[in-house]
Amino acid sequence: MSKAKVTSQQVADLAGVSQSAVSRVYTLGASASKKTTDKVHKAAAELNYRPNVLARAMVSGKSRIIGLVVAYLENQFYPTAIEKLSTQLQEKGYHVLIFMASKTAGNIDSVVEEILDYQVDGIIAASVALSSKLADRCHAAGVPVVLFNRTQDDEALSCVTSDNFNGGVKAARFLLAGGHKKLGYIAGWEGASTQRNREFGFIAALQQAGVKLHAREVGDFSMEQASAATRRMFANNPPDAVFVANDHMAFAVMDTLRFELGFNIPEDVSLISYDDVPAAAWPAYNITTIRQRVNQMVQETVRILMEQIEGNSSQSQRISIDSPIILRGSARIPKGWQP
Amino acid sequence: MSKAKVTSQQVADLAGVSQSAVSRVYTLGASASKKTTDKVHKAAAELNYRPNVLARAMVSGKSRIIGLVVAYLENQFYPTAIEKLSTQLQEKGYHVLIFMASKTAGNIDSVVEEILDYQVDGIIAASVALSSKLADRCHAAGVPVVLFNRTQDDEALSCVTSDNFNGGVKAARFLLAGGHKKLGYIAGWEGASTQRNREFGFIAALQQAGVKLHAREVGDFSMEQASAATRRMFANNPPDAVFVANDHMAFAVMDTLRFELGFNIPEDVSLISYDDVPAAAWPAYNITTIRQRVNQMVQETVRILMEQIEGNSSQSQRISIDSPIILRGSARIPKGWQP
DNA sequence: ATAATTTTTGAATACGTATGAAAATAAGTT
DNA sequence: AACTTATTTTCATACGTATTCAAAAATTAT
Repeated sequence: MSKAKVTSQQVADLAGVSQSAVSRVYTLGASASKKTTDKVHKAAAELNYRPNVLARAMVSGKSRIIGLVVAYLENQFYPTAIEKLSTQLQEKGYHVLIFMASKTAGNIDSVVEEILDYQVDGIIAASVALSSKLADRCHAAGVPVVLFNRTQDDEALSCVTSDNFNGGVKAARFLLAGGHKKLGYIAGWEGASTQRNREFGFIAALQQAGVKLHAREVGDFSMEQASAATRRMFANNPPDAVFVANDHMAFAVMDTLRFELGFNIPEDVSLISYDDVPAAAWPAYNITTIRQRVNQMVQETVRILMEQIEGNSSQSQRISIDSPIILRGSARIPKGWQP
Repeated sequence: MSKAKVTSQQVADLAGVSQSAVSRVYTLGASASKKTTDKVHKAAAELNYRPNVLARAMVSGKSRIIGLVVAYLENQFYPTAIEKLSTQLQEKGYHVLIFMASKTAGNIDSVVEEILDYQVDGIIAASVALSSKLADRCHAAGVPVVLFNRTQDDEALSCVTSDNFNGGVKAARFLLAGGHKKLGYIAGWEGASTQRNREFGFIAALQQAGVKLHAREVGDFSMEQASAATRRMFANNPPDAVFVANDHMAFAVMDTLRFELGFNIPEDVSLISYDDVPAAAWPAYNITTIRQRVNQMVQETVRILMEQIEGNSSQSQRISIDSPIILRGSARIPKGWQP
């Protein structure tokens, strides 16, 4: 176990220059003559030198690390988002330090404290809420926070979501246009803003049409709970259409309807959900769903972070991205449907 | 943007002790009297002090960061593994810095260089191979590397995999016992050791039974390619059973067989695959598959890393974990089947 | 050729913590 | 009380880099 750490000093010695010269060569926007730059590069290559990011972070105060808190990795939406987030941040010279948070709100605080210990330049909280105490703490430390796929009242926090309310509206209008009369809703975890806004939009559109919700059950964003919710909802007087708060639960709902309760989709019951994760398009499910534009969400998240980190703008932003409906086979398509 | 960094010196001043006293209070196994410990804790609480992990890393040489390289996040196997890896490492006071590698081997080297820049204490390479040059570099830097779900000849690298060869053997025996005569194989990316070993095992068991492979196509671990492979394989003289190198491709194979080519599973063709990701158990697929014991794989990976980091044992290890067959509905079950 | 200006360089210092050596205090022995 | 031993505390330094300031070198202007 040879710990052969090569330092800028060693490179400097070999190149016959000072340590600061070496540092300058590796610091963007610092002046160094072509001659010394060459000498340094040559010596560095010979010794396999690479700057120590941690030491650099100490003096510059910038770690180029972004902390990412995440909870629901079984839901395909998040791996997809993480991949894109990580890739885009990598391109900008940042890297992602992952922190798993159990769904229980309690320990999220301690997780965020740990993140701060690493002197991260920013935090992305995906699908989790921050206590206002911790939000203050981040603010005090000058660490920008972006909520990904969640909103929160705290004005100091930026957030990036779909336009979940209008997504809910679209789902309702689509099902109503399809001639459905008895509409059911399977809710996600009720603490989640995404869940609430999708439901609000759905209900608002129903009300506007003079229809009231036929049935409602809670699936908590879990497949098991969604299955149980489905059984309860379809035991008596089943709906002829159901809106499920996300795709992840919709897989369980469809499976339960088809293989356990013997319903045909979309003949007996139409199903529509939210997210458009890759598996929603797989022929076995082929779900009509409201798409979250992950690419745009990621892009906005990265943009906000970069602005706050590099531009020192501490102005928080609240981004809401349009969510189009993706027509597939799980819900009857209204005749002559125009979005 | 107030950058209120609280340092150990400030805590020391408030508590009326020296900076080193504060440091000792937060350093496991350092001596400090109860009196000063109390004073320091009180002052620290008042100022919201938490030790700076980066500064600590500088002097101790231990960053408590583990670099994780990963490529295939669409395949549910990896998010599952990442979640467990991250959680277990968190419990031990380590955290995971994520690096996305495109599948192309070329840039993996540069990714690993970036990882080393962060002075990580260890590296987990999930589903990617390291060039021997880079492996040497890690070794020289004293950074232990564990390959997760891949093997490589390099003796200096530890690796944790399933017993893929025997998994392949089990798949073959099971299909043969089911009375299948024409066996097909849909391969993953041929550069992957897991792919190769699964195939070797499968073929070896066939040979032992005096049967030769009826058809073979390459799916490259991608759903699109797997669909294409399926079309080619079933165009003429289709097999009556097919072994797919992983679940992720198997979803596409099943969908193509059922919805595009009109085959019934398992009546017309039996299908078996590898991994047992959560979706393999979903009723719409209900795939008979060889399970990778993710929990054990993760546990071994973490154990090896900890031994090498904390025990300073530079002894590399090669772990191969038994892979049981999970019976479901996608393949005919032989009468009176005993594993 | 000399002065004025710009560019490049090196010495010194700071970032926040851990730690070995030395000094100070406490505890135990005779 | 005097001395030995054990414990705790402080001092000083190191980790590897970026950066300020002043000095030196190179360039341009006169």
